[in-house]
Amino acid sequence: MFEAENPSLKSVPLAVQQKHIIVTCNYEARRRVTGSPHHLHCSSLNSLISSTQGLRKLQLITEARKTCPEVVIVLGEELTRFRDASKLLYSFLRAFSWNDRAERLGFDEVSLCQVLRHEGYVGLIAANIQVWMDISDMVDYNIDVINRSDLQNSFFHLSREDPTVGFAFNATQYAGHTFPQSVIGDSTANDDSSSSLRLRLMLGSQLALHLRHQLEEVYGYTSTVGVSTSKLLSKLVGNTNKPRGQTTLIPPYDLDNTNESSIRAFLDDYEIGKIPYIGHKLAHKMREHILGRPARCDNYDAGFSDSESKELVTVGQVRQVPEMSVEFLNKLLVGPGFAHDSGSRIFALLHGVDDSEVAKGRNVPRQISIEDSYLRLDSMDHVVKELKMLASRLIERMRIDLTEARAGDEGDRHSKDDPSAAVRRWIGRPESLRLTTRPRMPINADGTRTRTFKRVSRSSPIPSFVFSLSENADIADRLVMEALIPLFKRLHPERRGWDLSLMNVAVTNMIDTASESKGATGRDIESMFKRQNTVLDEFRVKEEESLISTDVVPGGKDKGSMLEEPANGYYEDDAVSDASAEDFVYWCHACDQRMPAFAKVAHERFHDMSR
DNA sequence: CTGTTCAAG
DNA sequence: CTTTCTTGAACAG
Repeated sequence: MFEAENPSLKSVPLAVQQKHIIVTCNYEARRRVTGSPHHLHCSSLNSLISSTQGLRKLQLITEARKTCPEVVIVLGEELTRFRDASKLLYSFLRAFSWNDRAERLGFDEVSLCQVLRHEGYVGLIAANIQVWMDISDMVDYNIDVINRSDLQNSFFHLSREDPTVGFAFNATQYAGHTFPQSVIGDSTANDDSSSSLRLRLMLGSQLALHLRHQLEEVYGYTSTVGVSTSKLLSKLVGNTNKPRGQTTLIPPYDLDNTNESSIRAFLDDYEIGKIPYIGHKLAHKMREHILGRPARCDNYDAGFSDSESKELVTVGQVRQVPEMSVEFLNKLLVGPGFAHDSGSRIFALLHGVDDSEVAKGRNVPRQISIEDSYLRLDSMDHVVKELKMLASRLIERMRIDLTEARAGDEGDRHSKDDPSAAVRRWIGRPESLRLTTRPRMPINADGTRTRTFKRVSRSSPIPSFVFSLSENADIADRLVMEALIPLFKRLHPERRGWDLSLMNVAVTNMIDTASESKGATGRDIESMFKRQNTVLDEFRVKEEESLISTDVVPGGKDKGSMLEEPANGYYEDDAVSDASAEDFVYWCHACDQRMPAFAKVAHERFHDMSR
């Protein structure tokens, strides 16, 4: 992102700092090797790695400066710019999709990834975000309409409606790199399914190249892409030509154990922990079992053991253990937190099989959380102060990510992007509030402290005043007093003796109010309309209640109460918490009815239906 | 629905 | 001070 804003930075080693560590860095910084040769002789695994590989993620700043004194360090505590850049790129890519299968993975990274399905997927990678895209339908369509007698001069259609939208390309070759580098079994594998897959992948790679060009032309972001038939394969193959390159995994894809499969060859040399969905817990269990019993040097960090030590365990090794079977893995991979189907899932992954779907794009996130870590947090005063900070930032995030400028009044440019403007409507409503802490362990007998990263949390229904669009600080303070402190006391009833290394406050259990309105079927609309009068009464009652007790009220559990489904919530500023001012905020001029704002969309739909 | 664990970046 | 700040999915009870 910094590079995109200032291209000259690409040649200087750049790192982003959060607290006392490097949280991410650019390729230049990762490439840098230290000039002092004695580092290479150092016996410490740690400094050996850092001296041979340049900067890493999660490296201490002190160590980073040692390995690369000329590194430019920028502060990265403020994540809004990253989020903005991420959102921009994501929505740009998503707009190309026909089926809206565009899944975002992370946003603070320097690479992105996309997918095509065998009868299925393609992949792509860019800057700042990782995204998978299922472009099967686009590939299908273009294969249907392609002119097979003149493949060199093909045209890729980016729109089904407008045949002029698209780009010219050569459908007889892959764009970018391939893996393996040269085509295997060129003459042998000319059977129908293999050659049709070849063509599909070629189209996928050409689309990927087009998207990468666009990303660079329009936003100045370089990108890296992997093209294959699943999320697993496209992501892995995308890593092979790392900065600013794209790679397509080419057939034969034979998954049956016979034959040479480029998938098998590609997968078998991977360290087990580098396979997506195999994190340090699963990797550890498998290493343990194939290395005989002991798993040394583990320290639950895949980053260490995979590099050069003898602990390197590959996919091939695991796959070839004699007892290998789904049942075997199911027995091996049990424990709290492991999915019930871990065994079969991992078995499939080891064989290059991943049938998980690319998730549909979302307009609202599932949850929003804000957290901060502390060297020392052991007094109630301090906790309250920090909770206010967190709550305020959370409210800000909610307004950015869960509201949009209200349609209709386009004239007011100011309110368009101002998240605190009164003229906004909520497109998502969280129903729960959660407070998480990470208590520091008490001091051991020998003076050391056993490090733990265990978190504990408590949650409660969210008070409705957080949806008011009045002054942020007011709402934040109230949220702390009426909801967060009670949660805190549930977590830590003792008034003293604790010391927290982290606090996180989150809104969860998100209701997507925008697509919720679409969910209502036509037949239901009329009954909804008939029900309106009773609903309106409830609305008034509930609002009065909410004025009196807005704190953690377990009473609001009755299903069907209006507070639970203000689906299409239009909220005038303060309309919720100050219901007395204006009980009915929408006035339908067609039938001269007044109603609460959240009823507006459904009501309009009612009129649409009867036309 | 609540609280925890794993995974990813 | 070998861990920052998130998000999403899944499980048990």
